[in-house]
Amino acid sequence: MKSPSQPRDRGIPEATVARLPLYLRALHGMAERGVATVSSEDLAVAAGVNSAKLRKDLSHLGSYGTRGVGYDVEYLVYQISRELGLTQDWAVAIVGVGNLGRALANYGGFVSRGFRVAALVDADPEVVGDTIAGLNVEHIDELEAVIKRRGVSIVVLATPAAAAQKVCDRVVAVGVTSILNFAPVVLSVPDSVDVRKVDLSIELQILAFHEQRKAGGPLMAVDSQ
Amino acid sequence: MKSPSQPRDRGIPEATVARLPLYLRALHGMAERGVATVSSEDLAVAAGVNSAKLRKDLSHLGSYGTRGVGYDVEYLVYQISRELGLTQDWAVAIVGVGNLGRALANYGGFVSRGFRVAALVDADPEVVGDTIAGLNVEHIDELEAVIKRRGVSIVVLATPAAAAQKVCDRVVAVGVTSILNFAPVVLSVPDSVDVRKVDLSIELQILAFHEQRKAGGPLMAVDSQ
DNA sequence: CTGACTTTGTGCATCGGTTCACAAAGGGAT
DNA sequence: ATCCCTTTGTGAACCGATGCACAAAGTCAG
Repeated sequence: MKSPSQPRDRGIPEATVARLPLYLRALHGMAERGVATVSSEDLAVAAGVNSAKLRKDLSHLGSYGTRGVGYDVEYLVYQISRELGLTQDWAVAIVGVGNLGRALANYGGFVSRGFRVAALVDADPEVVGDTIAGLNVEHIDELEAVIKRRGVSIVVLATPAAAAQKVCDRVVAVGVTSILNFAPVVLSVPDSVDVRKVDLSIELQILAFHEQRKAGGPLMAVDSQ
Repeated sequence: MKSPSQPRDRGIPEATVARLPLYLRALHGMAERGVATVSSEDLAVAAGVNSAKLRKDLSHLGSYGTRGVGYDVEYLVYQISRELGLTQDWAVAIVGVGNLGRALANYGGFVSRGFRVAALVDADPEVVGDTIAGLNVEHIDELEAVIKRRGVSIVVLATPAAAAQKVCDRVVAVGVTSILNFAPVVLSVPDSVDVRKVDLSIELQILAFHEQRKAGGPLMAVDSQ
């Protein structure tokens, strides 16, 4: 009828991809606590989503559940890890070793799952040569060489805003196609390159918007003229 | 038919709210460069969005453009700032002064627009009493007192995962309703509380997913049958 | 004052994502 | 082996967001 374990759509919705790491984290926690099997309902609660959504998400990977029972935790961890590409090892370079870059270099959460900080790069002669998180900080002139030598495939940009686009262009030129950008600028890149953006200030502004509504909402409707 | 400057929907789509800070940043750049007026097309390019989307977003705030001309930069900055609640000053507390908390405390982008880091709190006696970014680090036991005394309305959680929920419960209990969470856990809060989540590890995992597709994509499509 | 030109604001079709609700599938008890 | 109970996987309705395309509204030149 149908092949048992290979419905591989190869077209997983973006929204689903964004939630898989969430499920994975919840599953890791369960595995550590010795849970062998979990229902969509329980896993959904642990991940903070609706259970129907969870089932639909997982169904995009294949039919890995057992009706009447649930999902095997170990097996699901493996399948999601594989789908996300975490069964291989990713070399990450962090460019910009200011406060944020330093924090990222020391952040345990990176290393924990398939990611390895393989290089630190900065332009400031003051920090070049320093050892941070066990890594030597290299000079920005060496950027291309370092990326090639270490097999870096993901670059984290933690530079000042003014420098980000230039660094971005250079890493794209040597073939990097995945960038995590912390600099508050809109990077322009070819379509083939993925950029994900994390902007702390934007998150705060969104919170402020809602906070304002809660606080003075109905009162403040004082439109001047 | 319609009042000239009060289409205030008081129901701005979430997706729009998330983009307003982006427009605001682009507009600030333009204002600095002395640009007086900007078309939706130009602003859209600067913000990296579609111009129709930009116009629809702005139309939710009111009719602030002039047909045939565009938008007045200064005026639009003011309107967006007001809508986002940035015309007032927000006191932010950072709980957890590890690598990340420290980086956040020193991060200029916070202060730049209406946000003021008003308190740093940690549990580690080693760092309590230290001065970071000009602020004294206070003990976690003082959490509630500090929040009240300093009028904190937004809390940034940069604690270890294990401590996040407990701290969260405490700040919610003293009336905080806006939380920016960096800890890799799903916080459980009442509906009235807004939580935004930033998870660096999740961003990397999403990148890895796409990177894997690009790399082995066409090859790995070994769908049976 | 008129007419050509520019740019906004929005109706409408479309799309992706969410949620409900249920039939199909499997386990376990008797 | 049969029946009941649990839980998955998914069809279908719904909902919000996106983007096209254009009429309405305004500017500016002559």
